[in-house]
Order: sequence, then C-alpha cells, then structure tokens
Amino acid sequence: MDRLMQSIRIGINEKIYVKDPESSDLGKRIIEQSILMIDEMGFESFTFRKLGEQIKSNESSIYRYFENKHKLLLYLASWYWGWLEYKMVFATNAIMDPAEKLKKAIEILTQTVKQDVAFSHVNEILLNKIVINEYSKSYLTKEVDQENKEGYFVIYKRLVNRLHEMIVDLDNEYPYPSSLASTVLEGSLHQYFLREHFPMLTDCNETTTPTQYFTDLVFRTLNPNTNG
Amino acid sequence: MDRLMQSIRIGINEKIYVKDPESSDLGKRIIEQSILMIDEMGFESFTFRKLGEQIKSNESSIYRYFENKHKLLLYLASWYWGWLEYKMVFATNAIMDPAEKLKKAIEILTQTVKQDVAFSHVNEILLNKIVINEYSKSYLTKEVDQENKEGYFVIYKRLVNRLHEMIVDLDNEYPYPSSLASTVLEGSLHQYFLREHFPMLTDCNETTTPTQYFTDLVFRTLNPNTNG
DNA sequence: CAAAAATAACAGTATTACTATCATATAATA
DNA sequence: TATTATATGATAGTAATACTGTTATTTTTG
Repeated sequence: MDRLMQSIRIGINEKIYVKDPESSDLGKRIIEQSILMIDEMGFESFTFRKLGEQIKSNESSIYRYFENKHKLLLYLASWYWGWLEYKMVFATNAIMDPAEKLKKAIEILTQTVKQDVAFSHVNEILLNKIVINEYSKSYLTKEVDQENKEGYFVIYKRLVNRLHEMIVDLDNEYPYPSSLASTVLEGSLHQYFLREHFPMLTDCNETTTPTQYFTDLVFRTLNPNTNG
Repeated sequence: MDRLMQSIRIGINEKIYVKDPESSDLGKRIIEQSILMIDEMGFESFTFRKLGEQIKSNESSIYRYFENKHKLLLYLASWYWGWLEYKMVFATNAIMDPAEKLKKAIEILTQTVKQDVAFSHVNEILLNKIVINEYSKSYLTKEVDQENKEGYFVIYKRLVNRLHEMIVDLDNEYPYPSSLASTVLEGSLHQYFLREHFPMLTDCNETTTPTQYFTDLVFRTLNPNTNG
C-alpha cells in the first residue's frame, strides 16, 4: 500500500461529527487516543471526561467534535469499513476471473489486520479489535432506523453490496447472495471474537483462520456459472 | 408441547441471580415486566427504577433479585437459550437419520418464535426479539472471560455444541463443525435483525426465511458420510 | 401468636452525560 | 500592526443513573 495512500482520505458522512476531526490537531488526537482508550477499557467505561484528561484537553472541547461517544463509535467504525473497502477494491480491481476475485475479496475482508503506515494517527490493529468488540453496539439500538436513514451506515452497506455483487458474478443462480455476503462480514468478526473468548465454539485458532473457514464455506456453497 | 411442559423449569446458573426470581411472585413480575420494558424501550434506556415504578415495587427490592441489569439480561438470555435447547432436543431426539436430525435442529433454532403457553409469565415472542437486539451486548464486554469462567454462558455453549455434534454425525470430515454451528446460531439472529432494519443486506423477507437460507447453506456445505 | 423473612419507603452518593458561561490563546485579515 | 474571529480551556451546574444503606411495614412460617 505504501506512499500512494498517504493522501487518501476516508470520506465519512458529515452528519456523524460536529466538526471534522481530520481538520485539526486536537481532532486527530481525539481519534488517536480514543482508539487506544476504547481498546483498553472497553466502550462502556470510556467517557469524554476520561478522554479529555488523557489528551490534556477539555471535555467540552471534545463535544465540539462529537455529540456523544456513540457518534464517535460510528465515526471510528465508518473509518474502519472505508479503509477496508479501499483495500479490497484496490486488491481485487485488476482481477478478471470471478472466482479469483471473490477469493481475494474474502481474504482481505476476513484476514487479521496489520498496521497500515498510511494513516499515522489511526492504529488499524486496535481499530480492528474495537470493531470486533464494539461494532454491534453501534447498530443494536432503538435509533438504528433513524440513523440508517441519515446515512450513518452507508460505507458498511456498500461493502456488503460489493461482496454481494462478486458472489452474483460467480454464481448468478445462488438464491441468497446478500445473506451470504452479510454472513461473511459479520461472521468474520464473530469468529475472531470466539477465538479469543470462546475457543470451544470455533475451529479458528493459531493454525486455522477465519479466512480459511469462510473461503471454504463460500466456495462449497457456490456453483460457478458455466456460461463463460 | 402443551401440558407436558407445564412443570419443566429452565435450570439457570445460580450465580446469575441473587435470589431466584422463580421463587416468588415479585420475582416473576420482575421477569415478566422487564421483558415487556426492554423490548419496548431497549436495553440502554431500561432501568431498575423504571421497572420498579412499572411493577409498583421498589427499586431496592429488585436489587435483591439481580445485582444489576446486565445480570438480568444474562438471566433472560440463559432462559431463552435453555428453552430453545429444550425444544430442539425434544424435536430431534427421536430422529435417527443424521441429515433429517440436523435439518430439524436448524429449523427449530432459526425459525420465528411462536408463543409457548407452557411458561405463563415469559413472553417468548418478545424474548426472542430481545435476544435478537440485545444478546450480543451480554458478551461484548470486558468482563466476558470472568463471567464465562463463572458459567454464565453454559447453556448457549451447550446448544452450539449440540449442533456441532449433529454436523459431525452427518459429515465427520468437514473441517469446521464448531464454526459452522456458531455461525448458524449467531447468523440467524443477525439475519432477523437485518430483515428488520437493513433489508438490502439480506435475502430474508416475508417469503424467504433465515431457516431456508441456513438449511441450504449447511446442506450445500456438508458431504454426508458414506460409511452408513 | 411470635419470630423471621420479604418488601417498601426513603435518603444518600459517586459518576455520567451532558449544557452553559466566560476567559484566553491563536490565527486570519484589514 | 491592530482588530477580530475562531478554537480551545477552565469552571460550574443539572438531571439522570446505578447503585448502597437504613428503617418501617407487611407477609410468611414454625
């Protein structure tokens, strides 16, 4: 990925934030340190007051960037999915063969995250851990329909849709391409969680990866089109 | 199911509660009304104070049954999984053919819940909705390992394991039976959620059910044993 | 009927999730 | 360079939450 991505920015719905955290030093510190703190203490224990102390800024200053910590989580999640989407599109763009293309996409979407030097103030490894542990909480709310309407989940939906399209390209007779796509994305987070906390409920471990499991699952399930 | 189950009790880990809510009228009202309220207002807005008002009892009296609302959620979830487990074992017990048995199990575990007259103070339809919308929050916490050690998730784990065994019985060469089992259970909740809030991300709707999707997925994936 | 147990009523505390006001530092511009 | 926006910091305040504690009253049980 290297230098090429230095100037790439993840485009996030402007309604999620009050002031763009990318637009100032304080904003970047909010993002950087909130990632460290949410990973460390979990989303429920994390507060703007504590974040203020950590970055030696003021609680009320943080509120000028995000209405509340829920919106901050939506921001971090959108950033993460946007970043993954970029990596996936980049990696699969040149592949013509539908099977190879889908295989690569699943690989990118389900593999363990490695640090990406392109975005200095975002720790992608920790962000991936946060998404595994906290993403569900961002949509399992009473406000989900309203927030969905306002476009807070567009990036994630677009990503599922891209996978959906690749599935259809490989097998246009498979009746559940959307469900399979959402299962891979959500299920991947879940398998990582189980590996960490409920190893009896998964076959994923040091030697077997969620990528192997889902690649196998998808390719057992689909029957490639025969009409060239 | 009918009368036979009138006397069946779901055995829940005693550490989850301070005092068994099944042991008194107040306890049963706590369960009954908390299900209605959590469904109605969502888990974050639900408080013991509000529950106290609703059941015309005292906040501090509720604390004599459950340490906090997190424990109450663990209780409700355990009850739900225990109930489902019972239904599944009951329905599959007599089936000898591994394929038929697994098919029936997936059907029970992923189908829409209908009211069960056997447990008068528990509304299973609402409880199912609560599990869809809130169950993840019960384990996506920093305390999950400690609570797992204390056995708060045994029923769920046992259920996944039962499904795992049925998968192995049908295809003992399939390399990911645990992951497939956990994917079916967790994925089913997720597909129901998507159907309700993100219909673009699923193929499940009025005519297509999560049961059809997962039955198809599992049977495309497995290759039945040939050695009788 | 007495004693024990359960429940209710009420008060109190630390923390959370904000909102509001005002002071000060920094940057933009006239 | 002086003026003036704008961003940030410091401080205070509020309603609600998530409890704990004490005492009074009711209910159950032996």
